[in-house]
Amino acid sequence: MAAMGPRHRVISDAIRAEISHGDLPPGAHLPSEAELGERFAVSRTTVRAALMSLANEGLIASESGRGWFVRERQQLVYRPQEEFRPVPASAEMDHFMAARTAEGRQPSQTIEVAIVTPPEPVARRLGLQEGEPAVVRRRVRSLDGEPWNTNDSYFPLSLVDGSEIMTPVDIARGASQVLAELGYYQDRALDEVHIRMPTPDEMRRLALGPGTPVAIHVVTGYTESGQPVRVVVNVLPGDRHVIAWERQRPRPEQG
Amino acid sequence: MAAMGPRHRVISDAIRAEISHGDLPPGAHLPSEAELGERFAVSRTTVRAALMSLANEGLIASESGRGWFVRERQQLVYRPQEEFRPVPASAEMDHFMAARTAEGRQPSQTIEVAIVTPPEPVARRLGLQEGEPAVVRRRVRSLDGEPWNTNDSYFPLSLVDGSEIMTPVDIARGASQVLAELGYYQDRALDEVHIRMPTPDEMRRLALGPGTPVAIHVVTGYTESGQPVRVVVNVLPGDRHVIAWERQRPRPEQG
DNA sequence: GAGTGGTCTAGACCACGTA
DNA sequence: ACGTGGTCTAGACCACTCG
Repeated sequence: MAAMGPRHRVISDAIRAEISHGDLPPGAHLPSEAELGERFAVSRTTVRAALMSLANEGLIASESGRGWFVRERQQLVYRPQEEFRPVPASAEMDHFMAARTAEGRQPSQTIEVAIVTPPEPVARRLGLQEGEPAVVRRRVRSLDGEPWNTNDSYFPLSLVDGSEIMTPVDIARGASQVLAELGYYQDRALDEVHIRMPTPDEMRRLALGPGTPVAIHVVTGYTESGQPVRVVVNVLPGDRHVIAWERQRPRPEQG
Repeated sequence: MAAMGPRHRVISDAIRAEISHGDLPPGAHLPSEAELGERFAVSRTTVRAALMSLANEGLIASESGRGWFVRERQQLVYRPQEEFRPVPASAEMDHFMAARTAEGRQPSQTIEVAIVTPPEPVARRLGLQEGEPAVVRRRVRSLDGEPWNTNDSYFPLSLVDGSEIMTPVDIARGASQVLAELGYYQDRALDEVHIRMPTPDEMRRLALGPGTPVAIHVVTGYTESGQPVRVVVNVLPGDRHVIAWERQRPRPEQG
């Protein structure tokens, strides 16, 4: 016999096993809390502790009045390098939009422009003084009407004031191109990916269920002289994205 | 007045605000559940619902018999490209170990070699037949005695049988070098990063608290002819890693 | 209206850490 | 011994969904 531990643990282990063995496939309706209480001879509170635990692992989710369901995850490939190209693939859409359309999905986005005091991590990356303003272009990208990820681009206000970047519409030739025309060509970039649970704000904005972590992909763009000119913050729900890239022929003499 | 919602929500919002404002700094001891129950005039069950919610966001953690504490997160930079270099930085340590030592930390690792039927995603990437065996070199890397991440390298048994790869000790010149000597030079690689909550197994192996998501960094190495020769699965706890890389001078004429 | 999950209570017993 | 969190119970009322 294996060590049993607390009863809610026994229950969640049993259900998790049913899920991973495929007895409860994605989308399946779980037995009701009352029924599970009878099956395992425990109170409803204990059943709920087990279900909550599985929900926080991202395996199941509840719909009020309907029951508990095994989650289905549908992941799209996210290619970091596509998020930083000087020229977008088409005049009307950026790479995200173009790539998703090619996959037969119906992409859409909302764009919102604001002048803000950026959050501290962004201000630090942009080299802004305390309280110095920045322009943020906030986008929520959706697929078939469901929010998919967010993309917030920050620019120092002093660099882009009055330019096309401050208009809340899609910039056909790309924000990088506008920056270049203003004399700030992005020569290199630093990419960072942070992994954490979403804030309540992010959960609302992206309609995330419990147990859904996010990747925060932060790109800081610099000119050749080393001046930071742009910070892009992408929030990628883990159940909807796989980050992927390719590497060629590593050369031993390097590094 | 803002909409209040359920009481456990009000409590978790209040504590979350105290944490983000710095009134409860990292490491701080929260009031006891009983005390919070008095302060908010609710039962202990409701207090616990609020605390559990914060724990699942990764903000706080409990220590049995001691209380609840605000989590401290210490992140190290993880550079994906370092995980796939033909020659390690030194004879005794791989890149992870060398980089961490340079930072003044005390790295250590356990190595375990086994012949297994790999999990389906690994078998698929290696192009193995159903049930075909592979060699796995399992490593747990620790820093100052705490488990930090895991690194499991899978090789088709048919390629590496009898070679140095099957010895459970550090390979001074690197597994890539051994593969090359066997006639399988890794010419290119596909990198993937998946974001999800850890399995119970991973939680044990890495001593993870609740609300700690992981990044799964999977590297599939190919020879010039396109034959997959290695799959590396890195499990990176989100509270301990930032994935970072740099990009140079994107060229418009490309792709 | 019947069934589902969402919230909340009051109380109990246990295991653990600290003094 | 005492205070802490961990587990569990039995029961209640509510909001939501569906037939």
